[in-house]
Amino acid sequence: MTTPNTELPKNYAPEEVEAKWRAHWQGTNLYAYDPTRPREETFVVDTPPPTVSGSLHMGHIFSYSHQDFIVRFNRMRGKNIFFPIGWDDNGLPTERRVQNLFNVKCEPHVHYDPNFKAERGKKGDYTPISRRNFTKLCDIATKEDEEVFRNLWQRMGMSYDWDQEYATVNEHCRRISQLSFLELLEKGEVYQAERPVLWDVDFRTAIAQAELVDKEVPSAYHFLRFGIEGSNNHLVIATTRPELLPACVAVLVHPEDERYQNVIGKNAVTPLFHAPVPIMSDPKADPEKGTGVVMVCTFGDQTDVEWVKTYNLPTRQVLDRDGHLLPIKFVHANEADSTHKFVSADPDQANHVYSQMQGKYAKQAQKIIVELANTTDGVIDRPKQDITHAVKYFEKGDRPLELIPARQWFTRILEHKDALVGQGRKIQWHPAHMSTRYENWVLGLNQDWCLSRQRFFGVPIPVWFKLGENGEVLYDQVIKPRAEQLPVDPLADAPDEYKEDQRDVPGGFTGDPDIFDTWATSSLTPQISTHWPTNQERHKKLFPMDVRPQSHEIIRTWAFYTIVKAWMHEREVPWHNVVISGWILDPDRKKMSKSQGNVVTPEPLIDQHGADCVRYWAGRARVGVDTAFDEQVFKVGKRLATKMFNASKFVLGRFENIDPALLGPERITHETDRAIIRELRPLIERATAAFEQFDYAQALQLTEDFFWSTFCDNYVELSKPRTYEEELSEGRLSAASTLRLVHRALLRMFAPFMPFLTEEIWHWTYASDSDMSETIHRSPWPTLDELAAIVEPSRLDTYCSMKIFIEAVRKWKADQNVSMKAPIGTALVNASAKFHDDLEAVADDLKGMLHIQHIENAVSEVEGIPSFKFTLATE
RNA sequence: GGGCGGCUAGCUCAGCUGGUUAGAGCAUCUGCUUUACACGCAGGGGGUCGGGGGUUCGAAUCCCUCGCCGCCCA
Repeated sequence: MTTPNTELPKNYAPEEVEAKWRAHWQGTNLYAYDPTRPREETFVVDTPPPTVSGSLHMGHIFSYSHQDFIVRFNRMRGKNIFFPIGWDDNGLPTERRVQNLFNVKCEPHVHYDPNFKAERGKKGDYTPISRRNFTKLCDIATKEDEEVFRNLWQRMGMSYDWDQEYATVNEHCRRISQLSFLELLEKGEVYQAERPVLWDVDFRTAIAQAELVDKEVPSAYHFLRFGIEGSNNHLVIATTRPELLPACVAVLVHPEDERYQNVIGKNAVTPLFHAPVPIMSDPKADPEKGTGVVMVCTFGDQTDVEWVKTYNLPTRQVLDRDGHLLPIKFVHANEADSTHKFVSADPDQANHVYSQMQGKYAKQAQKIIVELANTTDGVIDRPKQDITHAVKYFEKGDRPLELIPARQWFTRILEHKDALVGQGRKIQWHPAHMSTRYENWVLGLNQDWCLSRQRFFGVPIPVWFKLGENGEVLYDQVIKPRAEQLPVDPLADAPDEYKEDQRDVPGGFTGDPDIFDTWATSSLTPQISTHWPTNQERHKKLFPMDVRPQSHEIIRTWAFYTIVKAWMHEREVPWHNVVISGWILDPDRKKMSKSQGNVVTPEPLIDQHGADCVRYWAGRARVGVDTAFDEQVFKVGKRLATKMFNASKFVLGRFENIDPALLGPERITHETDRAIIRELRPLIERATAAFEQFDYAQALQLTEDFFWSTFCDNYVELSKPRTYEEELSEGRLSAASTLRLVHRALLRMFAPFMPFLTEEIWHWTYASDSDMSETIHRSPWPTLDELAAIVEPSRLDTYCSMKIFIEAVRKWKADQNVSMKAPIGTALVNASAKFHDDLEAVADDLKGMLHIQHIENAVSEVEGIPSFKFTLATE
C-alpha cells in the first residue's frame, strides 16, 4: 500500500485515488448482502429505481448520495446490508424517448417485421411499427440508459449490492407485478368497470388521480342564452367549454338562488342544437360562479360525472379517444331510442351546426361554435369574459385531460382510506411533517386507482376474455393464467384451454390489450427485491424493510401505492422508516428539471472536484430540505479533502516510526490528551445519535467542526512539541497514542461521506490494526467503548480553560501584528484559583504551542473572566 | 379557498423541547513566508432572526395575525 509522507503529491488529487479504490471494491464483494445472517442484524433498503430514460442531473446525485451515507453508517455499525439497485424503464418516458430516438411510432395494427432495422436520428416522417418491434427498441434504449446510470453510481461510490440489480420490465418484475394483480383480483380488491376516466387524448390512455397536475391557463366565459320551454324568456349560462353544448343533458341552479326559482322543473332549450334539457336545482351549483346557472355535459368535469349519476341523466358522448368530435345525429324526440340519444326540436339545424364541428379537435370545435354563436341571433347574451382558471393535465401531457367513458381495471382504495391512513401512522417519516402530506393525499382521494393504460411498453395485464357467439367480448368471463405461467403476454400467449387459432374468433378468446400503470409495478419494489412470493424464506427475512428513501413529490405515488400493496397483500407496512430528500433548486428556487432547462449535469463536476467532494456537497443538506444549488460548496468540500489529506500525512508522520504496540489507550496519561478525549466522547455520541435519526448532515457537520478546529487547529498544535521529543518518553507516547486514536476515529466518521479519500488514508496505516477491518467501510463505527480504557482528565474544565488561554494569546499576537511564532517572555494570568489549577498540568504544552517562556499566575479575588497581560520576549 | 414548509449576516445555510453579548462556511477587511496545509493560520467588521401583536422575569425559539416565496390539494 501507499506510504505517507514520502512520494505523495503535495495536494490531494482525487482522480487516481478514486479510480484505484473503485476497482478494488468491485473486486472484493465488499457490499454483498449475506443471506445467512439473521433479520435483526440486517439493514434493508428499498432503493428508488431511477427512471433511466429521464434526464440525469445533480438532483439525482443529491438524493442517492443521502441513501449511501445512511447505508454506509449502518454497514460500519456491523449491519448486514441489503442495498439493491433497480432501473425503472417502464412506461411513457421510455416510449417517448424511443419515438424520438428512432423516429418511429407504435401502431398496434401494424404487423411484426422481423427484418425491421431501426435507424437513429432518422429524419422525415415517422415509421409506423408493430408493438413487438417497438418494445424491442425500448429494450435496446433502456439497456443503454441503464449503463449510463450504472457507471455514474459506481463513479460516485454508491455501495449497492449489484447482484440485486433489477429492471422493472424484466421477467422477474413482470412475474411479481402480474402475480400481485391476480392475487388482488382473487381478493376482490381489483375490479373492472366502464366509467368515465381521466383521459389524455394525445397519449390515448387513461391515467390515475396521482398523475394529475393543475395548470393555470387562460380561458373565457361565453354567455349563452338557453330558451325556456313554454316561455319567451331565456336563461343565460356562462361556460368555458361551449363546444360541449351538443353534449348538454341538463341545466342546474342552486336551490336557494332566488333568481331562478320560477324555472326549476321546466325544460331549457339549448341554443343552436334546440335540445330540451331539464332545469334542476342542486346545492353544488355555485350561485357566485358565472351567472349561477351551470350546464351539465357528458363529460365536462368530475362534477358532471357525479350529476349524471345522481340524477340518472342520459350520456351524450361527443368526444372520442383522440379528442375529436364524434359523428353524431340529432333526431326528433319521437325517434329517440337507445342508439339515438341526441334529441332536438330542430334536427336539421342541429345537424347542420354539428356537421361543421364534427371530426375537429375540441379546441378547433370551440372556435367554430363560438363563431356560429356570434353570427346567429339570440345565442350570445353578452361579450365573452376572459379569465384564468385551473385545468387538469396529465403530468407528462400537453393538452387538457378529458373524461372519456372506457372499460378499465381499478384497485379499490376509496373504501380503505382509514386503513391506509393507519398504515401511514405506523411508519416513521423523516422529517416528521412529511406524514401530513401522505395523510392529506389519502384523505383527498376521490377515485379508485385506475390500473390499466392503453400503452405498449410495460407489464401486460395478464388476463384474457371469452368471446361470445357473435365475437363480442364477454368482459365478465375473465380467463386467468396459472401462477406458474407468469409472466404472460395475453396478446402473444394463449390461455391453457384454448389454441392460438381461437384468438379473436367467435366462441374463442381475446387478450386484454392493456398494460399496467407504471406504479402498479413500482409499488412492488420491496416485493421485487425480496422475491415475494417465489422465495418466501427470503421475503420473510427482508420484509418489512427498514427504510425507504425518496423525494417528496412522489409521496402521493410511489410511497402511497407501495403502502397500498403491502397492506392489501399482507396487512403490513412495507418499511418502518421513510426518509425524504429535498430538491435541488436553481438560484431562482425552481426545481432542477429538464423541462425547466436549468439542469446541471454531474459528470463535469465530478471530473473537476472528485466524487468525494460532490458527496460532501450532498451531505451538507438536511433531510427533507430543498437547497439552492451552490457551486461554492464543492470548493468547501475540496478544502476539507485537502485538509484531511495534509493533516493525515502529518499526524501519521508523528507516530509512524513507533511500534503500534506502544500506542494503546493505556498510554494516554497526559492531562492535555485526556482532556481532548473528553471532548471526543460527546462528538461520537452526538454524531451517532444524529445518524440513527437519519440526520447525516448533522453528523457530518459535527465531525467536520471537531476535526478542523478542535483537532487540527488546537490539539495537533498542542501535542506537537511532545511528538518531537527524541526519547520515547511517556509524554511523547501519550501524544502519539492520542493522535492515532482520535485520528483513526475521525477518519471513520468521515468514511460514509468521503469513501475514497478515507479508504486511501486508512490503508496508510490502520488497515492492519487487529481491532479494525482491512477496509474502512467494514471497520466499526467509533464507540465510547474504544475509549473506555482512557482515564478522564483530572480536571473537568481543562480543555475549556486551555482554549480561553490560547484564544487570548492569539488575539493579542494578532492585535500586535506579530507572527504566531513570536516568543512571549511573560504571560501574566489574572484569574481565579480554579483557572490556575485547570492549567497547571498543561502549562508546558501551552508554553510550547504558543512560544511562551514564563507564565505568571496572579490570583484574582473577583470571580469572573480571566484577564491576561503579555510581553514579547526581549532578545 | 384548504393544508404543509420556508422567510436568520452580501450569499448558502445551522440554531427553533424558550435562558448567558444569535452561529458556521463563502465573500469582505487586517495581520502572519508558523518546518502538515497560503486549498493555510490568527484576528476583525457585518444581523432590531419577514412585519405587527401577545404569553413570560426572559422569545429567532411558544401563541395570534398579516405579508411574501415554494410545494401539495380543492
